[in-house]
Amino acid sequence: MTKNCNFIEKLREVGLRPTKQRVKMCEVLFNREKTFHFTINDLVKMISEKMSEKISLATVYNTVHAFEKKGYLKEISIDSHKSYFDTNISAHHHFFDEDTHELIDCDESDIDPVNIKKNITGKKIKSVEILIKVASDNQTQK
Amino acid sequence: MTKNCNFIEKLREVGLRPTKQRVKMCEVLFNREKTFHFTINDLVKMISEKMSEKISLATVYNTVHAFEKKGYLKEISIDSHKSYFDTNISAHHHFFDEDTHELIDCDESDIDPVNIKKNITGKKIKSVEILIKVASDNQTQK
DNA sequence: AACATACATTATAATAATTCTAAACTATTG
DNA sequence: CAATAGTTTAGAATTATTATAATGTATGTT
Repeated sequence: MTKNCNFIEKLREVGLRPTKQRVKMCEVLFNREKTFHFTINDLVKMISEKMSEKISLATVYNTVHAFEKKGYLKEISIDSHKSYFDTNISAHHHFFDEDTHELIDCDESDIDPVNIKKNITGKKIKSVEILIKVASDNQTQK
Repeated sequence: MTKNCNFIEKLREVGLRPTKQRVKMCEVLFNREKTFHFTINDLVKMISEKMSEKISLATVYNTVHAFEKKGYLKEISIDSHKSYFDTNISAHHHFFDEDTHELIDCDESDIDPVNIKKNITGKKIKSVEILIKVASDNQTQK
């Protein structure tokens, strides 16, 4: 697998040693065409399925957060009960399907740029995020 | 206090019995000019200060969620660690000050309406929320 | 290749936020 | 004012996350 070399490089860039747990994590996270949204729990399950050995929760938390800090993952907050992470780190917005609890990326072309006319004195805008909650018609709003 | 009568009515509308704990909660929540943002913890503290008797955490959680369900409060998700609630239940957006952890309402006039060109088949848009994170210039992005 | 060392992993304990439970209490209705 | 249906409460249970400390491992040096 030439892919693994990329992952090892990536880990090095981030300042993490390429251990087998971390390389496996990278495979799950970054070895895909499409953007990938997940919770820590999802991730632990997926890694466990892909690996004969066990991976500890703590390792997953630590490594995910290390990636987040360095900008390889983005956290998306939908409600107070769930942290979603996103492998698409460009500035973009989301749909959240309340029926399936699925997160869907918006393309840049899906939403016109937001025009903010107010600013807080002495403060800089760090990010602008739009979350569009959707549900099937018969569903009541949360 | 004529105000308390309103709160008793309000509680009745929501289908809750107007007990003294709940009336006190209403005073803290709704007896103000300006929008009010709070976490459950903030709220418990504020109520305790206003009341000689203790109020239990469980009661605050239950009542806040009852109000939320009925649309008298709105939950705002900033990060996975904190639930903020908002007494301003109209559709509106927020600034979040990463330095002070303060939530600030946007007026309707502060942000142009969002134009969404994509839609998810079979799904209806339930809400559109913009969160603008700000911090002082020397602060690094979270 | 073996070593030393710094960094990782792990299971488990600790913490924090929230929800559940069951017993005691209270507003409401008749 | 008594019966009852709904409330409050303290504390236990649960869940997500973080910290800890002992053990294990990747890495650069030799």
